[in-house]
Amino acid sequence: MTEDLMTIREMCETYDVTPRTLRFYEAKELLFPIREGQKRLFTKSDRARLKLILRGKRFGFSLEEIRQLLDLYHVGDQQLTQISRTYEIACERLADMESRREELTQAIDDLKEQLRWGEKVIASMKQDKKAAE
Amino acid sequence: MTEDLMTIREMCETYDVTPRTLRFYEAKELLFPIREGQKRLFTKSDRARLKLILRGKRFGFSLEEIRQLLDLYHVGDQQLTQISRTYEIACERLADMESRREELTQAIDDLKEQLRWGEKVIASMKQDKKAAE
DNA sequence: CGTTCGCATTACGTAAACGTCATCGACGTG
DNA sequence: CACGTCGATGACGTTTACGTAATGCGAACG
Repeated sequence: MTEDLMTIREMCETYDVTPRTLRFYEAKELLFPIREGQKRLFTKSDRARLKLILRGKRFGFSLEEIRQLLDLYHVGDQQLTQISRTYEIACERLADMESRREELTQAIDDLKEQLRWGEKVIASMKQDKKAAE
Repeated sequence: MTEDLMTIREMCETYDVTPRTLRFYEAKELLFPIREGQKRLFTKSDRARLKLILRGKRFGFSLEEIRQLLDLYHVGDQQLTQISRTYEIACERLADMESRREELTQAIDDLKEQLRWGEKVIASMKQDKKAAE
């Protein structure tokens, strides 16, 4: 059983990252593995966070931006003003992500069209080649 | 009239980048402004490329990756094998972009749900505050 | 005609996100 | 117990994507 705790090596293999990366994320306060003596033990929460980190990275979010987003997920017992502020940040990020997705959709459509054009070119070149034989 | 040519300054204002950035992109062979004496003059093509560069960046593509994508758009008269290879690369990129969009959609949904939860918390805290007065 | 402006080049600086290397303590094991 | 493996720490290196001077040059302006 996974016993809900994983060593750094297990984490690396599971999520395809290096130990250095995990230690780096801890230093940047993105992960909070518990310590058994010296060693780190990563909890379920850490794994959830890591998944979000890796996902965020693929959209070009910086680690600092990701950290702010992650803070939304732990919340705890803060002040109303604090929570409200966090809420606002999250709303902005959401708007950001939605506009990014639209752009991405646009880019995908552009590229698709370009590819259809490329297919034509390739087809006609093959034709020419055949004709030349 | 724009005369189809823009100075570096005009480019900067239009696309909200610094001169340094434009020169850097030229050095990296992402842009190819023509020269009038010393000065750079950016063509319509440069502007189209710049738009694609800026868009690509927001999705975490590196400048090098973007350069490869841009090469697809100039094509010219190369060999069939070359074009086919380029075509393959573009297909991979497309698949990549589409999977990114799916992930992004997932992330957006997650965040939305989180926000709905946040709204509840805030609402109940306001309630508590009122009750305490 | 000197000076300011815009742009150029050259060169060094920087922040982010790790990689790499050296060294060290804790364990298991043949 | 010598040895190898795993993990920790610290320090320095690296790549990407520009920023920031320092310096120079040609045109325009007062």
